[in-house]
Amino acid sequence: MRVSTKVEYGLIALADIAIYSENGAVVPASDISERQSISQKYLEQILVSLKHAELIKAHKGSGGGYTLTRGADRITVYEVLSALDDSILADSISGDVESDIRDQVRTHFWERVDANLREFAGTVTLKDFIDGCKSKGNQWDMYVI
Amino acid sequence: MRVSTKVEYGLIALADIAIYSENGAVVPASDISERQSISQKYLEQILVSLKHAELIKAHKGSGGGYTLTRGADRITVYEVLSALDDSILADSISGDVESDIRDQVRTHFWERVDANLREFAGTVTLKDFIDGCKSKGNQWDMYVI
DNA sequence: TATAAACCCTATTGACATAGTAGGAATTAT
DNA sequence: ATAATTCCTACTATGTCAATAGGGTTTATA
Repeated sequence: MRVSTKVEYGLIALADIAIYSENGAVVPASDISERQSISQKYLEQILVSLKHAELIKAHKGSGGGYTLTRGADRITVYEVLSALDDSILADSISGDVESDIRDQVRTHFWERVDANLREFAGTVTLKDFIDGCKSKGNQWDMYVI
Repeated sequence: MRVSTKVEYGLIALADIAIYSENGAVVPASDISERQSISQKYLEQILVSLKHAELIKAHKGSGGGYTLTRGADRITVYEVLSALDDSILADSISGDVESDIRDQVRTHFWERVDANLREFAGTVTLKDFIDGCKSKGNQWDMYVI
């Protein structure tokens, strides 16, 4: 079991945007790419997905970039997972029911795993990460002008 | 995010062994393979892993097979995950700390995901699956002689 | 209007893990 | 002895993920 780097990069990018847009600025992908050492082209794809999920808003053209659509305390990890990761539930419908045990393990197990993940991930927000950074003694004012 | 078929097959195989050994019999891999439509050779590899994790006991030689080392109510999904799946925690140590946000997302996120998974999976046992099958109205006596 | 800066879309590649195949060695009941 | 079974190792094919690449579209600004 493994969570894709897409999700990790997505969380990092969102946190970056949250922090560097606190003063009302828009945050271009190139800045995130440099600061977080993520391939810019790859990052762009991820940002498009996050935009489709309406977690960020894109500002096109020169001087453009991204901003959050809501406060960081109202963006949950679950939403990020949904936007960037193929859900666990995707497969659970497919496949013939060949044996009762097989069916039971499938539905029973997946349903509970998904419900658990949903509940857990829904309680963690972007703000948790940001607060975590700040409490480590970093001063973002150094970077945010 | 996806759970490997190894884990699914492992759970199915364990449930199968639990049910078909209720009368004291040992359950050979070939039987499980046929009943559950799992490639026998692949299944054998999985069973070896489950044996190393001491969830099942192997009885070699003619007339041999597998039995559980404990009651189905004392084998948790977490143990099966540990035995068959590379843990989420495996990667969390590796990788340079390049930015504070990156580090925060990594540690904060992984730790909580793992703790949550551990807690959840530790509460689900093999017995839950088996009870689920039985309550669906199946009569295992039909098969267990 | 020209230009540059940015977002956006699609296709392709390389690396790697998973799922499965294969052959045979070791063990044991009958 | 023989047949049934577990156990060990190596190999292969397939698919997904991460990343690369190129170019199209939009927009602020001079």
